[in-house]
Amino acid sequence: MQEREIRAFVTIADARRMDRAAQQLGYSQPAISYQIKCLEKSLRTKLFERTPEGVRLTDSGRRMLPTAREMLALMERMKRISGVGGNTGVGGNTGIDGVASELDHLLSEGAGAPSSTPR
Amino acid sequence: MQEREIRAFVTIADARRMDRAAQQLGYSQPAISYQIKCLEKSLRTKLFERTPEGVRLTDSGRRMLPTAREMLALMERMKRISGVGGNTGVGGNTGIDGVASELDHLLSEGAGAPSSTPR
DNA sequence: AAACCTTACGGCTTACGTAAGGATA
DNA sequence: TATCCTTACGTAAGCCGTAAGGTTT
Repeated sequence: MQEREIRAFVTIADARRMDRAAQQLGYSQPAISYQIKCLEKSLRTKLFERTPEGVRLTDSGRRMLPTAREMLALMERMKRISGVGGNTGVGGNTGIDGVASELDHLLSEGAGAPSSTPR
Repeated sequence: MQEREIRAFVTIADARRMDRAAQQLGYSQPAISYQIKCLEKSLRTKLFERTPEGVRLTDSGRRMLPTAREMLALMERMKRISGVGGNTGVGGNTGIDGVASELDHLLSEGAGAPSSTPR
């Protein structure tokens, strides 16, 4: 279970289309398909039903979505605590700092998107 | 950020030794060292201080540990909902409730630990 | 044909185990 | 020397983009 898979899951669920989610995340569409396939394999459950208009959550997928969202929030919190969220951090990071902001699920970026962000 | 890295983090923190944690998780000891190194890199923070007797949590590591435990709990819940985590959960186990840390590094199997399956 | 997902394939990257190295006591 | 972590290195597996294939409308 990996961060990018969870993020793909939630993004697809919101967009109801893989190609759009792929675009949002900066991946090719087959890459997103692959990520979901991996997640479905590791959970041994089908998360989406594929339709010609996009995808639709299965019953299992619908049950897991809230947990997936919580997971994303926790990961963001962890990054925020560590100081990763939003700071480029050129060098000399001692790791001892007083980061204690308590924002919530803003700012998904940081180390997420891989490359080629056409905007 | 990957499941195995979080699991390694928590297990090491509990064992206070990498070699023991590696044993518990079914990895070689360098593999665990590598996993933590990856997590530290992705968080841009040192999580442990290495000592000849084992390891000791840094300040950052100590701050992140509770969140890491919650993350593990969420992953276990997700597996449980999907039917991977030992419980088949046919009935109405919807699992929609607040975050609750439960047990941590019990039951790594299912799709997690490589066990004694080298390449 | 258009829209959207999946499969196939080649290539770069990651992850692991074994072996060797380094540091502390 | 004993203990425990890290580095080096070779190999297997993973991940992604491009290209080609399905399926429904």
